[in-house]
Amino acid sequence: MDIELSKNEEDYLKALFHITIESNMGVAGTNQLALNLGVSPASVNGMIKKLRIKKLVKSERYGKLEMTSQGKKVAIQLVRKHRLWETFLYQHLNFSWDEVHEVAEQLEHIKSDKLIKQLNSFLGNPESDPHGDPIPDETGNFSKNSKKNLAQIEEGKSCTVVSVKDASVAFLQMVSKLGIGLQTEIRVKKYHEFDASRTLLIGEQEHQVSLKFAENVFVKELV
Amino acid sequence: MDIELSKNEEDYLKALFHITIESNMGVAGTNQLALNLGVSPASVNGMIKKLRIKKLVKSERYGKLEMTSQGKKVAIQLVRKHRLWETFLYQHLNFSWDEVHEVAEQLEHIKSDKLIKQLNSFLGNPESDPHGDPIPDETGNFSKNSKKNLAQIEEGKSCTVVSVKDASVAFLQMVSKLGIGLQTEIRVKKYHEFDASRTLLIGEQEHQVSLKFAENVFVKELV
DNA sequence: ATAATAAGTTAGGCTTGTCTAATAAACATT
DNA sequence: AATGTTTATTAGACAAGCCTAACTTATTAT
Repeated sequence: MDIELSKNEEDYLKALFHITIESNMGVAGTNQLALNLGVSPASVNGMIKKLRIKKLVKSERYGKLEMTSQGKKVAIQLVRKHRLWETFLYQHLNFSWDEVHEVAEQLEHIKSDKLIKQLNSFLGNPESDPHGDPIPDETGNFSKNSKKNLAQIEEGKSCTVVSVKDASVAFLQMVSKLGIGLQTEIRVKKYHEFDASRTLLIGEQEHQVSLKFAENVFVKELV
Repeated sequence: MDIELSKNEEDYLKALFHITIESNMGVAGTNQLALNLGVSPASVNGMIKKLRIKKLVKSERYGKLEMTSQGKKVAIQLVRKHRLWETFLYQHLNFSWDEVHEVAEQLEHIKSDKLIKQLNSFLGNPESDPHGDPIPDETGNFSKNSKKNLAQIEEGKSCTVVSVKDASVAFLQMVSKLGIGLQTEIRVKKYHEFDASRTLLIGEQEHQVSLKFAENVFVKELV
């Protein structure tokens, strides 16, 4: 069942997964993948050839890149490992939000089924990672995404900031002016029906922000 | 300060350290190292050349292999990482005594100072790993080895089995006949001065064993 | 329909780490 | 000291991944 894959083969599969499935449209080309991996198109080409032979990618010559279900399975397990490790680093080893990724990038390539199984139990079967992204279960099922934008948080509830939308300078300036950073805790104090704006409690300060602003801030709800 | 080392370079350094410092005599040759790593002498030669240039090995052509203090430092940090991970797997992820090594062998190559620092704190600054081998501290100091043989355990004290000496069939048969396995808990019930034999409590059973037998069973004392 | 551009592929090299086979130095033994 | 054996080194190949440069196929625009 388990195929022996090199770290690089795994990285290619994961990147392909992120481009095709997770992100936007269901297809990707040699160049996008190359760009994504910081590698030349020629290198991608060679690797795709290998992955095709291993039945993990099913595209044809000159066609768009597509993964087989086997390939997707492998990629999803990598995502699972990555996010479980991020959760561990964040919850138990005092890593901050933005430090977890780099180390998880290494840890996800450790090969041991038992390790992941036990890590998962140890963490109490978490459904999402510190960024609010969902952690697929052993069988590869993703639960509903718990990553929300600030506009989706109900009046009275609290949340922490996990990311902001790819943003204009103006937006980022506004963000920092309000004292919002990663992991900042925000309480939605009041929702104003009139213009869909919200009054937020950030630290000790209250600020009123527009719907548009709220939609560009991603948060993880606090339970 | 930190030099970029490949997984292989690290493996060579670690093996060299184990042969020269940890095990027996302070020197090793190309062949021993090759044997130890399951690799040809020619390969060792090439790698030693690289490590010499990086100032991690200081042997000269046709001389015995010797590490620089830098090299030792790197190797000791690898040992530290390995043993911390083993401890983690054993204590928190329900790995058994004999399963930890293989996975730790992978985990020790993860590059992150913070990870190790935090892992160490998380584990409560352990002094020895599940095999009873000492864990060097950040500065590379080994505390006294807590790995003892059964003959060194005082009357009345308890311990768990962590390994047995490279052994004859006769000895191993005796071991298993007494119901001794890895992690078996043993209580030294009585020491008999007359012939230096001991009465052990193994599970519910009492057994009397010779000094020679006791010296061949390695244990970790229970505190 | 044809020319221009974009995207994908191939060819040929470089690096790291491996191997086997051949050679050179060091050590042992007489 | 001469010889033989063991140990270390070199030379030449191979595989995995990477690169650049050149080429082919597909797409788009006139």
